[in-house]
Amino acid sequence: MISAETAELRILDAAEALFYGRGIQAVGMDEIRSASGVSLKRLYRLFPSKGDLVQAYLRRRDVRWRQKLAAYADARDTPEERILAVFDWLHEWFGEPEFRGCAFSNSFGELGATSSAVAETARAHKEAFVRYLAELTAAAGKPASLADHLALLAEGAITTAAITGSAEPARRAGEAARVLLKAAQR
Amino acid sequence: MISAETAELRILDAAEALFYGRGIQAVGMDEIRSASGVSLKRLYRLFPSKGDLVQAYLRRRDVRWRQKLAAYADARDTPEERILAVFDWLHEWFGEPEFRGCAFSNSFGELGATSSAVAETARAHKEAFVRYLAELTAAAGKPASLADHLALLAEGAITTAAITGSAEPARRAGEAARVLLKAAQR
DNA sequence: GGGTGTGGAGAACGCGCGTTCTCCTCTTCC
DNA sequence: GGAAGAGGAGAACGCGCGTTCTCCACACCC
Repeated sequence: MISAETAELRILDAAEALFYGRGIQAVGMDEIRSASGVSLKRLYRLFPSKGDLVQAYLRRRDVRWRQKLAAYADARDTPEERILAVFDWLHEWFGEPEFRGCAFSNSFGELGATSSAVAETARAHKEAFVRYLAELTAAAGKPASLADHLALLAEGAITTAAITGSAEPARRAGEAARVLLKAAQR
Repeated sequence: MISAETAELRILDAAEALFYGRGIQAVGMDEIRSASGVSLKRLYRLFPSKGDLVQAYLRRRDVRWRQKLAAYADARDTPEERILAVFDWLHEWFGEPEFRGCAFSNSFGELGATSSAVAETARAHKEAFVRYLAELTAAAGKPASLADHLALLAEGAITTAAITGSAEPARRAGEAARVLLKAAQR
């Protein structure tokens, strides 16, 4: 018998792959059961409803996504380089075969009007992202408005990359970010 | 008895309000019947499946959206003003009470992985938008790359406005667009 | 060893939805 | 007036899904 922690991990891994890859409403609980190998009974003990599982999926993805981004960008030497590294990281992400856009924008589009929990989680994710960019721009001695502008570029790149199926938008956004960065008074 | 054209209009109006406002999978055909006042039988004669209705909804919205944008921007006097007017128009759009983000990004997030027709329609919409921006930047004697950068800003503004529920992202995107416009060599 | 309980497999239930069918009404043409 | 057909209302059907329940196997404790 596998431990409760392992079961939870397996469920979340399966849920993330399926929800992100095909959309939340397109995936049934039975499919998560087969993919995770955890029985429905146990699944429902750990996550009392599909909504709870969706929330857990989104929350874990939020944390991991921002951690990966920060780990990548913070490795650069200067504040300016860290800012531009965000767009390099996006380019890597867009190149992953499973890439299908922003999980939060996607679930917001799908369920935001129906579920206030999903809407709130998406809002919190975007807010945390722009907060991180604001840290980077502040460290570079740039105004906070630059962080908003960069966030819009990144957001647009994610959506465009998803819909066009190309990683190029990350490069285009990086070019624009470089211009804005240079133009921003310090 | 109402004419076939009127019935089609009523159906498309109801479908647009419901699909856009609540998401495609969250709206049943019965609801479109009640909202449009057109019987199911007739509905299915005009649109043989829900998928056909979704495609008709998206195609009509694509044309109308771009027409409204162009009508607004083309009224400005100079090429530069027309470019910046795009972001003013976004601000007006974001302020509408029914605004809930980009219908195409939303349906792509919801059904893009399942329905290649929806994915293709979303791609075509985004492509047409960037083509329009390219016309504007070309008329201003700016490079085509500027159009890509502006498109990313606009795209990001739409998503951010939807998720945060604020019209401000249009202003922020307009600020960044002004900087990019000034910096672009003519 | 026998009771007790935990867990797995999957059937069952209830509901909603896309789609089709039935029945009735009204109009139109001879 | 009556036959015929079109159209509307909504019931019916089939299916999928979220959730719960049943039945059985197996481990653990006295």
